[in-house]
Amino acid sequence: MGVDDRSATRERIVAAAAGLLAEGGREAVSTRGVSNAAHVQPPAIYRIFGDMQGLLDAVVSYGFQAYLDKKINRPHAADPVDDLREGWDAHVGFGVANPEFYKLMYGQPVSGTESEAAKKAAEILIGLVERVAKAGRLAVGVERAAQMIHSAGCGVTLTLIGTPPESRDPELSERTREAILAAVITEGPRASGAGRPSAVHAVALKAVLSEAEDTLSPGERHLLTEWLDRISHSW
Amino acid sequence: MGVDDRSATRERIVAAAAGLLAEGGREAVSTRGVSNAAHVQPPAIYRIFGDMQGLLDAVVSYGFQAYLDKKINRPHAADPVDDLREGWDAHVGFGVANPEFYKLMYGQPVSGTESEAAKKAAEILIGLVERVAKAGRLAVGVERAAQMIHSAGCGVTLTLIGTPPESRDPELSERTREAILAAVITEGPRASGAGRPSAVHAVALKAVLSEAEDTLSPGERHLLTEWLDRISHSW
DNA sequence: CGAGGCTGGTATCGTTGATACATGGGTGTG
DNA sequence: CACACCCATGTATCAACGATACCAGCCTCG
Repeated sequence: MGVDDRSATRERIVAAAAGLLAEGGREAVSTRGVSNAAHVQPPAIYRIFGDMQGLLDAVVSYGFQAYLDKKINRPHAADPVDDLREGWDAHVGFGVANPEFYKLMYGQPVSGTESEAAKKAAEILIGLVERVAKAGRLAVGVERAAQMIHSAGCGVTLTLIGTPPESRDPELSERTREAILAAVITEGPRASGAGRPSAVHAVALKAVLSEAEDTLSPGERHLLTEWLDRISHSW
Repeated sequence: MGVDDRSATRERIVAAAAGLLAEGGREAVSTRGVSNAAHVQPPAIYRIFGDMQGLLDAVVSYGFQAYLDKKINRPHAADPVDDLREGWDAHVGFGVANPEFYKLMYGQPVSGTESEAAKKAAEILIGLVERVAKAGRLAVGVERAAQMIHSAGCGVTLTLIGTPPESRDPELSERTREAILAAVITEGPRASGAGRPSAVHAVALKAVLSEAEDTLSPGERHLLTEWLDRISHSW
């Protein structure tokens, strides 16, 4: 009962804070404002969330949840690159639709600190990129490709948020997305138009290396990984 | 005397606030902190800057000034695309070196609002892109290209700021930069590997259209501009 | 049935952004 | 030369903020 009550209170506080954030931005989320909106006492916030930052983290996760669920439960498309495209579009779409949440998540990076929601999103992106790598169509390392995609997508989203809707370039997101994908993805395993074949295969091999658990010892795999990284990074 | 005094006081306040910002982040810039550091009274801040946001804007401009000066006074390279590269690197370099200033400038976009410093930076970028367009090497419209470059550069910078220095991908910036440039720039006026030739020429023509002031009437130029946009956007 | 700890509410602390009010020095006029 | 006016500066203070100490009630367990 106590636990249930607590989690219900927590839910009510987060929902109230999320409402204030969406409506009035970061500065509207104050201890007084939240306690009034959620019909709780100011100290309750600190008991449940530790401090203001804890509440904000929870709010971001809350607002991001629906988006994450959609991303996670989406069935894989035939082409893993299309999955990546859909992931990009979903990301940008969420940011534009929920600018205050987005600015809170990605607008104030603190070196080495990442909100739980951002971590989950990053993991999903890594997963999508890994599927492309396993198909042998990634021209650079998984981590690097994911960071390039995330950086560009994040920048596009913030730019769109900062532009009045009527002034937005409707193709900015798509163009930038394709620019990054073109640099990161090759036509096919054999088509070596972009990316050296050795790099492509090294990346692909690394992505599926975990399947070789019973073939190589941990030490061997570690060394092999280093070599593959060196090959793929050489391009 | 009074004016001089005032501007000197203003300078001292901004410098003190900039020091606090660089050292302790946004939250370190409080009216008390600034007045103590600058040896002025709290109300002086409001008399000079209107409110806290006014002070922060001034601080951002102040911190951005050295960077802007460098960018403006740099001699043009032989290849306008290289100018663009240098501009990108300077932008990212500034952000990584001054993360708190950068987050204040680009991390909290408000639709339709842009700080003076950001406006100046955007103008410089437009200028650089226009030079590329005049050389007939731009595959998309000037505004779109500038927005793509700015978005990606902004995202990369924020990503780097959020990553501990030892974990940063040293090539993230360069790779992303080249990915965007490859999508936006063609090899040469005739090399149509990327971008339809018609689009390339339409963009180049639009960039130099102001030179045709005495050849076309304002109305004619307006209509022609619309057509050129349609052609270049069609790709 | 009583003691102990946990939950929740009240009151309050120090600090923040912002402002009203008084004070003092410089200017212009008689 | 003296007086009055005016503007810039300094003092004191306000409401709201994040955060916390403290007390009262409840449930649990002995």
